[in-house]
Amino acid sequence: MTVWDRPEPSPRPAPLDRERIVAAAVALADEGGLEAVSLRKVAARLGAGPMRLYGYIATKEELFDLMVDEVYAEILPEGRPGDWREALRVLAERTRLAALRHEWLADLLGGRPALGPNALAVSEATLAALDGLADVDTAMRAVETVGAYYIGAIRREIANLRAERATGLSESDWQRARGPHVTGMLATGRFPALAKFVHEGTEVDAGTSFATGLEWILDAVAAKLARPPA
Amino acid sequence: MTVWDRPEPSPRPAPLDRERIVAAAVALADEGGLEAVSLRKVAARLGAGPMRLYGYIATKEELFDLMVDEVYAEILPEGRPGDWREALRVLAERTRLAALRHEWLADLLGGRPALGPNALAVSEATLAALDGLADVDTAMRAVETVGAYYIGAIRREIANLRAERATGLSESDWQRARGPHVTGMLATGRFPALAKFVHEGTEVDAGTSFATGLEWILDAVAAKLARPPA
DNA sequence: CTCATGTCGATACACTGTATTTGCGCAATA
DNA sequence: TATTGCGCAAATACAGTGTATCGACATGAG
Repeated sequence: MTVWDRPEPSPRPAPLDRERIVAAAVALADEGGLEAVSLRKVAARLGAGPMRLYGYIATKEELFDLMVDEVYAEILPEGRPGDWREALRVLAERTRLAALRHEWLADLLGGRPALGPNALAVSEATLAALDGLADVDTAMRAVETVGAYYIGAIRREIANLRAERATGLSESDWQRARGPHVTGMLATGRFPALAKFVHEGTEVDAGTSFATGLEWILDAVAAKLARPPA
Repeated sequence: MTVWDRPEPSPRPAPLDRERIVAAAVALADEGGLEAVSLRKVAARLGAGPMRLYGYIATKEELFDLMVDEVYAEILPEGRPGDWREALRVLAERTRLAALRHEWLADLLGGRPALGPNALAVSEATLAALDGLADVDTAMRAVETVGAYYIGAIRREIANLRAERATGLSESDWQRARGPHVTGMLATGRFPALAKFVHEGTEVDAGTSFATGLEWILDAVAAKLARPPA
């Protein structure tokens, strides 16, 4: 070996901290989904060996937790909300938009308790908007109910989106989007009610359907907040 | 080799069909969670080589879909429901109970469209209970809203359950269950509203909290069904 | 009896998360 | 200055994964 083909004077191990690791993992997941995130690839993107990461994270699960909390930073609203209803609505909508930017979030949402600093900040802001409006238990139930709704709704929306993408970008028409298998099932006549809904139902875009269900639930919450439980 | 140490006269490859494969996979998942399901282990439990499975399923994802549909068979209610409200409530509760029996279901619920025969039968039964009560779009929104709720709620319940199990079976008290990390965060005073809710909130068991939120949502649905949209 | 066929099992490959061992540069000491 | 120890980065190792490919064998047809 001569001086010419000698490797770079020194790979000079880049400093590397949790933030950079998480950022690399998020980038990888944004590009190729959660399954594209491997410790080797994350490390490679930072010019390091895989084992290097274990100085900053204990396990891959922990990395996922950190990724989720990173996104919670995007979810946290910047200004004070007008009232509790707007606070809950904005929380739901911002979470949805974050999931559309980072589809892998749908795979993780609700999968384990979100206890990172940003997630806690989001909880804090949300609960603050409900403070004093009702007893704590009712308020807690309100937050949890709305949260359950938008997590489920977001998961389904992303799942449908992927399914449509997989079955050749066909329009959101159920029948041909879901492939001939379901069409055949419906044609058997064993699912008359389902068939009726599929045929007579109007196509609505995911965003308004999300918002509509959300308003229903906010109405329900409003009713309970107005009239505290016995 | 003599006649003595010859292997069993013939391993006689067991017939093997989708049902047996799915049953083995479900058993494995019930025992050790989804991550304990590997094609090798499923095949081993059936006395076959891993590659044998590919004659019946195309991919591991498909096996997961079949597992989910298998559980939908348990979810399908046996009798006709009294009314739409009972139908939706029973659907939600039965799904929850199924997830408590098969915790791995929480990891899969909402992750991809459920289109197996049993899932379709459940949809059929549910939609049939709503038939004629409102225009199809409102009814569809009702089913989807309730579905989003219970999927999200079930996911969170199972996630909390696992977290409690992991942090040494401590009681459901937030503070010590969540470990000292969160306790420390709350002590910083940066999350006053959150701290207040944690301290003043009453402990309610998961089942009633699920049911309460569900009733709220059913109330909301009732209001919309009574008064079809403009 | 020979040959074709189709199915089952073994092998192979690329990859995963993580434990363990190795090597090297720097700091402090003699 | 020479040496020793130490801490950290890297390499290697391991047990496992999903799945493609290939080889053998058993069975049915001519």
